[in-house]
Amino acid sequence: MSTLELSEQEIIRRKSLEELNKLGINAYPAAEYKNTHFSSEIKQKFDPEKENLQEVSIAGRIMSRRIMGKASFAEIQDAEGRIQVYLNRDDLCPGEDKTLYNTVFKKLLDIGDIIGIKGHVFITKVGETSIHVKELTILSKSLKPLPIVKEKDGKTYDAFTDPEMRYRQRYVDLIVNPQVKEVFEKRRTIIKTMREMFDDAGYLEVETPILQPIPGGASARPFITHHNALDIPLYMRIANELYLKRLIVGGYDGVYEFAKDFRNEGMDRTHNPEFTVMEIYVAYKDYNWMMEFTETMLEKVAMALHGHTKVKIGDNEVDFKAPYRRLTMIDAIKEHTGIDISGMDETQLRTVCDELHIEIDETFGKGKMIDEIFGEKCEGHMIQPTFITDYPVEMSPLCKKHRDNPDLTERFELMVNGKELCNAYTELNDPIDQLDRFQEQMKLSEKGDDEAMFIDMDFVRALEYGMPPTSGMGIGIDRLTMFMTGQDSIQDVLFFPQMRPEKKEQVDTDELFAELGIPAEWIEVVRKTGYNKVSALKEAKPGKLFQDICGYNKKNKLGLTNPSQDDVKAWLA
RNA sequence: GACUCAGUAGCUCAGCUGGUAGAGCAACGCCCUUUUAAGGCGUGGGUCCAGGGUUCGAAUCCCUGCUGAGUCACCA
Repeated sequence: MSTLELSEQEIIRRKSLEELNKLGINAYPAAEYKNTHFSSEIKQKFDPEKENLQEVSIAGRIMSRRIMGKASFAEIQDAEGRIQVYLNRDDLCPGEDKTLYNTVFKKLLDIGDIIGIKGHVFITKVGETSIHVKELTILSKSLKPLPIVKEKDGKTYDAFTDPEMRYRQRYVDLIVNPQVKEVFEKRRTIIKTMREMFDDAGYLEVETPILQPIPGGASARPFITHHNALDIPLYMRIANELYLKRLIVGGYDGVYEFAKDFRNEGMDRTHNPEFTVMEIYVAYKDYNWMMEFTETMLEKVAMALHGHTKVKIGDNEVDFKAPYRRLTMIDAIKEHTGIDISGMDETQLRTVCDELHIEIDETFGKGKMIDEIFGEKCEGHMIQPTFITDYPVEMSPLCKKHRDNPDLTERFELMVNGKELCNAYTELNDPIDQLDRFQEQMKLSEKGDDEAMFIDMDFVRALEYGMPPTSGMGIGIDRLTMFMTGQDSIQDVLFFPQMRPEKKEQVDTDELFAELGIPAEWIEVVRKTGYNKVSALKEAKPGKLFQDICGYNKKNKLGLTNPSQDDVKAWLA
């Protein structure tokens, strides 16, 4: 990498690295560093009266330095937090040679470097538990300066907030913003709590195909790829439902999977093209049982995270304490619009949509219109956890018809803070009905609905062997994490949210520029004035190039002898 | 996909109705042996996102593009 492409501070750090090497110090040593403690442990356990912790070593990143001549303080950040260390020239360098303190620590180390230290714990005059350093080992030199975030009395100064940089360079975000780590630790607690509950119930955690020949189990546009050896298209799964139900056919009474699903659709605050869903299927149960199971699960998760069931989401306080309100979709619509749509036909529903100013088009069937009314008029009002039950049959092709009403299905969604969190069915296990429903989907597809489901004949065949009555439930883990941790963007609960790739401008090599006859010392200047590619240079006007580079030379006081205008013309010839 | 806002030093941000680019932190040099947003004195650091246009003169005004965020549309 050429120096002109680096910032001043990066050049200085590279020079420091060279200086370290000259002193015989390997800034990237291979050996294990034995740390005896973590920062938080030391802060908790140290007791000055007991005089414990007199031999500790920790390893971590230098996050701040306060140098006062012969003594210095620094903060070291390890996996569990930060602790202050105290360095004293004569304690760190007891002999004549003070290089380690004067040169290595004061001059050649920087914020961001990873070091190991050994020493004893004490409390400073101002009352901060600190480590008095006797040995210092460089474990990794940092060549790029970190953003500097300072804090006093809980107030943060110069916070690293640019969303683009936080998501693209999550590693920096994690180093500098400790709250970010907490969110991901909570995410893990959520998953762990659920997994423990399922395991205790004796359900089997399974893995099913991500590459599927038929993308089934949901209505969504899939990503498509190609398998070379088989020469067939394969789809990234949009759901794993049909595979999990095949396993119920196979004789497992309970199966679940934490699954990455992929949908080739828009991205926004609540949608990422790849996302995590937990789906669980339990034999011999129905959706009433599943509602109880779901509310128990969420209550447990909230307790595990917070020790209570009340969670602040934006301006709302949501209480995850079971049981949750249960409301049929038709009653929900009645409650929020005053209109009773039960028994209405397609024409009547169209009139209702018009009255409510809900936009629809001809391809909409009854089910989709009802869903549209619900989505527009009701969904947003469901702040406290509410089970919405009994969806129209047209929009739930994998769900068993309602035991009391063939126009409805035994389906529920759990609404929280105005958003869908869970989706669950009494599963359709009648193979003849299932094939009919798939064929209905085909008709929708022909009508122009590009999200209608594909027919999966192997799944129908599995049902023909007989699937026990079963209830299944899916829950969006990203969304759950958002709710439970109070984040309002999915990007804040994914380590690496999808971003448009960074475009790095192509830069031609020195050799290609040299071929034009440009002297080596001028190549960087030519690049710096905006001509990164030889092809771009060829189109430049010689007069402008001449002015640009001579001007740059003068402005930056490079002290180069300017070429003649004829020289410059010759380069471009 | 549409609209709105934003992009200036390593980071956070000023920069008015066009007139030589600023601050704090970070960096560099010097001073300082219990500081903590350490302090004091001094110094350096910029393709003002990119490309066009208007103008004697553009970070600033206009157009196009790129990237991000928000709202909507689409979508669970």
